[in-house]
Amino acid sequence: MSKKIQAIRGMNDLLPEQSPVWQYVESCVRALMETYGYAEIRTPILEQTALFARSIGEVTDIVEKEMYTFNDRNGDSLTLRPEGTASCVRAAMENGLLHNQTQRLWYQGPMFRHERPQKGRYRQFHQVGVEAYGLEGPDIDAEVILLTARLWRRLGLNEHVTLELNSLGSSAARAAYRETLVTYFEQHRDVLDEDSSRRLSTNPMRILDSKNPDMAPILADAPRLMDHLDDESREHFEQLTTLLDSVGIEYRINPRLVRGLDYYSRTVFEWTTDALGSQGTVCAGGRYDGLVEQLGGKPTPAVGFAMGMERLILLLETLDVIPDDAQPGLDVYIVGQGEQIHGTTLQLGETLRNALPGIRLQVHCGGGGFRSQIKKADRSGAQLALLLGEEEIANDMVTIKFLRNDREQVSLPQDKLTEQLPELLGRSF
RNA sequence: GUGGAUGUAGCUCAGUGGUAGAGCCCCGGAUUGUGGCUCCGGUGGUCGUGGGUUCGAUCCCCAUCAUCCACCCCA
Repeated sequence: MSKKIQAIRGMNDLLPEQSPVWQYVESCVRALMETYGYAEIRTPILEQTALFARSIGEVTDIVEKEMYTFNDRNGDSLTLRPEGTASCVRAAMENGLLHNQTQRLWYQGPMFRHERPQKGRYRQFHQVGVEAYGLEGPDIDAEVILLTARLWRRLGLNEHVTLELNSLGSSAARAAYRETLVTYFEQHRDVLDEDSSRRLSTNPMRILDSKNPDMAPILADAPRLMDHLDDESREHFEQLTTLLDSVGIEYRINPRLVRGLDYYSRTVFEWTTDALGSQGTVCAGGRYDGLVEQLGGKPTPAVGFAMGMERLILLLETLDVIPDDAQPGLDVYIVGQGEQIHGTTLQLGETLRNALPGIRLQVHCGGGGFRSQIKKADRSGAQLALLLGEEEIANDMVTIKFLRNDREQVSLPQDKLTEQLPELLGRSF
């Protein structure tokens, strides 16, 4: 048994090498949300356990065996959020955001599920989500789908993800269909595999999702959800597909698409890819018109989605579509050596940052010879090295060495530096 | 929770029943003030952990932990 202290299983450190990619995606997301006028909401990572039990569903895997739940010091049962929607609804209700008004919100942050880690699935993972409240028409469904589609375009993923669409109907229609389905499968109990038999009592609609080829014949003849929709849901769905057609969004209607969380109703959708192995769902969402009421609020229509950051970034890396400028890099690296150097390099660094606030500059620390300092300047990725040695200091000069081309190094007076640097670097500050 | 694979240097990996090696990285030197290319040298390992077999285990056996992949489930 190892005594080494290490990270919790399935909870990863995000290392310096990785953070630029995350920041790139995060900034794309933020800009996108602003484009559509969605406002960010931030909620606590911990909630009362009952919030998730009531919203996600008591008998779902998430609630039954995947939540990080523990007792607070006063005995309250608390849970690390396994998803964002429940917290969002709670916060919106609690702060009066749903009182007689509509809301378009987004959130971003870590979620926690105690699952076995694998590719694209971790115990602490990060989601970006959108929630729109108070709008019942299919136009808002179309809008959130358009929003995701625009993100794929901006990230360069649009050729690599496909939209799957379905409707679960109203909760009443869904419940009725569920009964029909259970009856059907009970008549064929002998051909159900182990997983499906278990689902019959937990989540019968999931049986339709079975990957077991032996199940294909019985699934093909199963009653179809689409044939059991209530009229309103059918109309809603037809309008949605018409809207998507009119704005040029391609989709595939997948009658077997079922969402895992109990609160979904009517529209459900998923963006999937085949480039990520078995965890191919990058983004998923739909309507949950009954959720607000279920959590004690007034009946409020709602639609939203969540996407997995790890999966998104994995996909970007797999497809090699991360732009080079996602890496920040350095403009200038200041090197200094000699008896008289003292604080000169640090001073010069501050002077330049004062004059050129956007400059990306690092001052060499830790001493060493010119040779090793310049080697570090090179490896820092900086465009220029500024050299301050005894000669330069004696004459108030500085030597500029070009690290990325063969241009001859030049020396100039230190007080000319701030006016020369923008030109030498080919950018303004 | 179930199944399979894998744990040797910071990283990628060789290797053998007689207590370990390469490449990359890092540091120093060739160049006492000049990076990239080259050459030379150096730092760095409880061979995941614990137990068993053995004269002797990094290697064989068992357990355990971790990682990866798949199932389940989900973003």
